[in-house]
Amino acid sequence: MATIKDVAARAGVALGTASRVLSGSSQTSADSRSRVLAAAAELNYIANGPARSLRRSRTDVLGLLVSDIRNPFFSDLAHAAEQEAGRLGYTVLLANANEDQAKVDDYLRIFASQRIDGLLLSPQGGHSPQLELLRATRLPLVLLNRTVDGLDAPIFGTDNAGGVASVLDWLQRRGHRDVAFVGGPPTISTGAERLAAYRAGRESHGISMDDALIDTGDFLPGGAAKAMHRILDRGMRPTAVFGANGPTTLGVVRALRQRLGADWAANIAIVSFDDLDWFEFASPAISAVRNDAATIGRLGVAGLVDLINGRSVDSLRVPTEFFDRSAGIS
Amino acid sequence: MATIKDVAARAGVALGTASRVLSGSSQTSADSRSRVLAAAAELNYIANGPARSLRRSRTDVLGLLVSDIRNPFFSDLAHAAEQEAGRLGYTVLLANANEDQAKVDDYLRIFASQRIDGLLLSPQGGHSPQLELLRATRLPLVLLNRTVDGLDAPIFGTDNAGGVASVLDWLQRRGHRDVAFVGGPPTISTGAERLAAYRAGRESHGISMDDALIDTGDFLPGGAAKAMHRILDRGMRPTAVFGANGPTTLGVVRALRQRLGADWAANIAIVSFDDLDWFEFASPAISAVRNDAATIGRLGVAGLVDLINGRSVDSLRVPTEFFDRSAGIS
DNA sequence: AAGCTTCATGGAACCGTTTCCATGAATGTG
DNA sequence: CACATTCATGGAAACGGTTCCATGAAGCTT
Repeated sequence: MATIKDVAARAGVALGTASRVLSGSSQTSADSRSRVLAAAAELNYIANGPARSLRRSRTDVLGLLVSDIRNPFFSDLAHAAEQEAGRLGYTVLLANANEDQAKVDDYLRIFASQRIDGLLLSPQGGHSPQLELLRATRLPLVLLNRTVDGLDAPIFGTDNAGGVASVLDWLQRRGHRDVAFVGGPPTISTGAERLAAYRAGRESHGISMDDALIDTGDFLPGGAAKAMHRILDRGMRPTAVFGANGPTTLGVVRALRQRLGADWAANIAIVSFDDLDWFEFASPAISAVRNDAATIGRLGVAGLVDLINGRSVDSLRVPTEFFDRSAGIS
Repeated sequence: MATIKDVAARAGVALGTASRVLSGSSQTSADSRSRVLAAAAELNYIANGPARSLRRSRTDVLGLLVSDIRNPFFSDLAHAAEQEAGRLGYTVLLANANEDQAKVDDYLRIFASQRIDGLLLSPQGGHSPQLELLRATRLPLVLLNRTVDGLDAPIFGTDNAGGVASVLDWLQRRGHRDVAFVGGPPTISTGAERLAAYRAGRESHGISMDDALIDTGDFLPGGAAKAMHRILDRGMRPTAVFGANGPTTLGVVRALRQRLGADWAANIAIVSFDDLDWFEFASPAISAVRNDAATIGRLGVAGLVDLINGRSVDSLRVPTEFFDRSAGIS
């Protein structure tokens, strides 16, 4: 592979001059500029990133650590983040912790070794030695959707309280009293916040305060289905179920089908935090809080780049939108 | 941040010795080993990746360029690839071309600059200067699911012909004659292969040869919906529709609902290449070819690492499995 | 025309590793 | 006991860029 030395030789200039032309940092004569550029094109010169990173002690790479890339919320988010990063001259190194704290640590180590310029993190909730190091290391950091106490970094996330409030309003309007809630792990802030908002709002919305109607899973279909089964096992017969994120609602629907047969839908309404492609097709259609992953990703990257450039950044809760797909009376 | 020089100083050994201990390449005395490791731990030493990459002229990074990360096929694939790569000591740099040839070129340049050790590529189909360079550059390369002619690299992908054959069999068993086919771009090999296999198999399976029943989109819901509309606009009234990938089937269902109302399903059966979470919930449930993204991702990475290590690698078509969800008579 | 400033350029230092080479201690052998 | 061999170690070169510093040519000023 051609090096900048080859380019300089072919252009008949000193190595330093070639570098100045190619990185555009300093003034160069029109003559040497054109000769260097020509030589670079002829040799298909592509600068050696590691060498450049070593010298400049920055990589123009951002780390993005998500909890579950197969969750559409995160794949949308990652997609938008990547777009925005590209626009701002950064590359995104995407890692998937798979809702597993050990993998978070592994990837934080890898990121540190790669010397990323900043990190977008959607944490699992728990503490860990690597997270402590993260604080010590002063790496520009933005949290996505989930907080972890002790880390004071700006967070870009969903307005969980607002989203839950819109669900509560909907449940009340539809006259549901016996509502089951299937949540996420209480260790994850999103799980805790949504559950707390739901608990706090039940009474004023005429919803049963019986905690036997509440259970939590792992924010994945498998764990959510088990939680739904436990609720039914306790003899509860809800008229509506609220799933606290997309994969959870999927698990809930699977469990209900398995338990009550294909006709379950006639008797039980579903409402979800996170909107999925197929909710419009369910019969009756499933209403949902739409969680704007793309905006969170975009703003998160923009905020992180601000941090890197020494500007101060404020946390932001992105508002949700409720999609009421119930027919007739609203 | 601590450097290996700091570690060596603290351990009271020469820089070279510290390096030998930490990279474990060469013999070192038990004494210096323990002192270096202790010093490294105390200083929270993490090796500078760029410096190491520069010197060793390898990065232990694999590039993975997918066409659309929001397509569950690719997010499953990416997930599995990442797992396998981690197991083999590599990190994956994931990029999303968003079904856009220009972005493919952008990312190939970024990958080249990052000096990745190998590339997993799911191409858009078209040719481009960057792809030519890719060939010249001799970068270890594995294609995922899609070929591009002129690039002779092992390909790990779905058995498209086999998958389509199982769909044709199903259509015949269910007695469908007027079947619509909504495909992907003919420029993408997956799109072309699936269409060709379908076309070739129609007659022997008793399916109408009328090409007005065939249209193609962009492998995204939007384009697929438009294609479905065009078929209906031509006055066709199929009893079954075959969507050529996951997002396509989503678009097809949307178009049918919009056009024929919520009751469309009573009259039209859907069958899909790629199985999606919600197909089991549709009524009637949607049958589908399951496309084993995880296996493709895992084998692709393993194959790429073999290539990097100079071993020869053969292409592989991963067999599909048909999920017949139709009730009653099969 | 002399002196001063501007500015492109060549040359060299430097970033943090790995690895080669030479050295010298320790061990083994005849 | 002399000599060969093994082996851990110190020191230095090298990877491919960027950037600092010194130099000298060219342009301005008075």
